[in-house]
Amino acid sequence: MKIATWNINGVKARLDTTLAWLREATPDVACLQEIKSVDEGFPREAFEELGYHVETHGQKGFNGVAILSRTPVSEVLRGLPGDDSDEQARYIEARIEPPNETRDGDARPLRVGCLYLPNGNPLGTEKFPYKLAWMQRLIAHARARLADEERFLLLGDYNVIPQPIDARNPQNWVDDALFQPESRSAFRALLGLGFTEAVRSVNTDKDVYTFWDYQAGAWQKNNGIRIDHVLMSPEATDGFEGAGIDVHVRGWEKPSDHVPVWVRLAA
DNA sequence: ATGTCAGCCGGAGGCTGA
Repeated sequence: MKIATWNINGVKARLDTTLAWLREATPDVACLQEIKSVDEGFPREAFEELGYHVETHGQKGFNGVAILSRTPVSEVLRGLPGDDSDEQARYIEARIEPPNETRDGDARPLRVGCLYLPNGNPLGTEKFPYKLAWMQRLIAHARARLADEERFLLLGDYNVIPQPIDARNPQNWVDDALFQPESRSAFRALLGLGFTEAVRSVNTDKDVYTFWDYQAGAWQKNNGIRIDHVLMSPEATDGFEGAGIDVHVRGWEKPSDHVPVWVRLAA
């Protein structure tokens, strides 16, 4: 099965683009970030017409995440545990039912965590400590999930450039929250819990990016960064069949500044 | 590292967040 993540930068502004990509890429599960919509305003019927079950965790104006799944989902979790006072809609998780053809077989549960990690800019404001605290909550939650020894994917817009190779011009990012040593260290700590990062496990090339700024001709110059990631638990990695980035989508009309990233797992 | 975009409020365009 194919599971994808995409920061669409607004579901209303990006509805046609998102639907076109779903028709082309036909993921079984799609995790969306920055829907920028409340749950009641999410155009769920448009996705249901394509055969998806829809779960959202939205808020007004900013942030917001959603999971689309061809099969039913259960055990939906909205919000990252660990801070009841956090009002930003940045995490949704669900258990994905196996496809029909394996439902009577030995398919193990698949759980998917869809995240929109705080950007953290500008440095020197409360935004950066919020990012780091959020990452610590994510690490705590991921540790608990890994202890369940299930197939588990943690995917989304991490707003972290893991390594210098993940930016066309790393020197441009040294004063940015996405490339701070603390951000990179927390991402490494998350990986170190036992995850495999899907794209780098199959592609160690340079110039592998998932985001190009709208400004300054970043796309035309391929001045990109790699900040959207798919992390796989050991049990998910056992069935890992491949990963990719739908770079061409950045060249479409009315693009998001991010592009989809996907993995394929044995059903 | 700015040649932009989305959404809010409110009814134009400035502000915020990215």
